[in-house]
Amino acid sequence: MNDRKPVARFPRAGIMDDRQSLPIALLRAREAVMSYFRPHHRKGGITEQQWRVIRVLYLDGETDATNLARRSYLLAPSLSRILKDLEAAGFVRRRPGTDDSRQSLLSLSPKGSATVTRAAPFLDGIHREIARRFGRDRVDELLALLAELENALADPPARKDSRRKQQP
Amino acid sequence: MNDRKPVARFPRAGIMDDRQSLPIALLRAREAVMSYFRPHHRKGGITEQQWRVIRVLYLDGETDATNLARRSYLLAPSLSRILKDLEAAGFVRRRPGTDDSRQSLLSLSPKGSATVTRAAPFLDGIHREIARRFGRDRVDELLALLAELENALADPPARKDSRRKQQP
DNA sequence: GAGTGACGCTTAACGTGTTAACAATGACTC
DNA sequence: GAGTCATTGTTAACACGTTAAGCGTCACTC
Repeated sequence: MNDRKPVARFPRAGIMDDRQSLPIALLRAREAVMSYFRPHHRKGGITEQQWRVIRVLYLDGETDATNLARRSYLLAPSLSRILKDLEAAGFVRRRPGTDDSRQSLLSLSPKGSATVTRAAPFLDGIHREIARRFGRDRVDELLALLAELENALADPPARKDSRRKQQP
Repeated sequence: MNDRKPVARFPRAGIMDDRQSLPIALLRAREAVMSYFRPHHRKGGITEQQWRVIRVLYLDGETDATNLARRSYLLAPSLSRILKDLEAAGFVRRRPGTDDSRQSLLSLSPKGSATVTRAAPFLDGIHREIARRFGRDRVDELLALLAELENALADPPARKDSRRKQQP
């Protein structure tokens, strides 16, 4: 029986090692980093994504959902659900848009604001611990490379909104 | 009224810029990379995670669920669901473990194997396209930095299985 | 000012991430 | 060989990622 090949014990052409795959390498690195932050968020009773939302609201002040989604790197459907929970929990307030009644204007409640100021030093400490372990210069080097990668890839494989004000 | 601070328009101590946050920078970079791979997987009718599973089965041959989860960077509950779907779709076969009847031994069906060999050249092409845009040397530099970051962080914030055969 | 299309946001549906709990088997002790 | 504990894998529950579709509003045209 030679039409069965149930086991292939070494890489074939096109199947690369984990260490050479950008998607997997980025996944592993992010998991390694998040394992440092996860316990903190968990202790605070909020999720990583909820933190990203209230963090942006703290930095930007009252803003609409579209900007909030863009700034917190969430898709609109995710943000809708998250805002519903954050409102129910009293972290976020919502009022209808003034000039455009399609919009919702979101802002942080005092409770939400307090959450940010309370968490900030801890998160800062985690960042410092990571920099201490990995080397602050290497962190900067990595951040620069990641930004450049993003720029280098920012365009072609037809994403819905990749051609905004870019085609003459 | 000075006890309200509803709006903070510029960064406060501890709230850093996106570009300096490793979690967000890694998230953005991975999203940039995955936007190149997503269309391919979508066209093939499988998810990114399903691909990771059948890829490992192709490389490792028949193996148990624990090893499969570790090698495909999935948590056990996710893998359980994915295997159920892959079995139903005829990509994967399962038989009970021989020496340990708690285990399931998973292997790729001919259909699953064909999926891997069919997809490999395309995925390889995407990797090459990314290397062309970003620079092959920079890809290698980035992969090395990511691996070092993972090593530098691999230990302390108490993950359930971080102390395996490591403490003398 | 009705028609048409774009925009802001939400809901729906499905799959995955994450934690906790569980059932079944194995390993080990006494 | 009953007791105890670890291991294997699953299910449950909740939140998010992703795509598609829907609803209300805006803008613009004729």
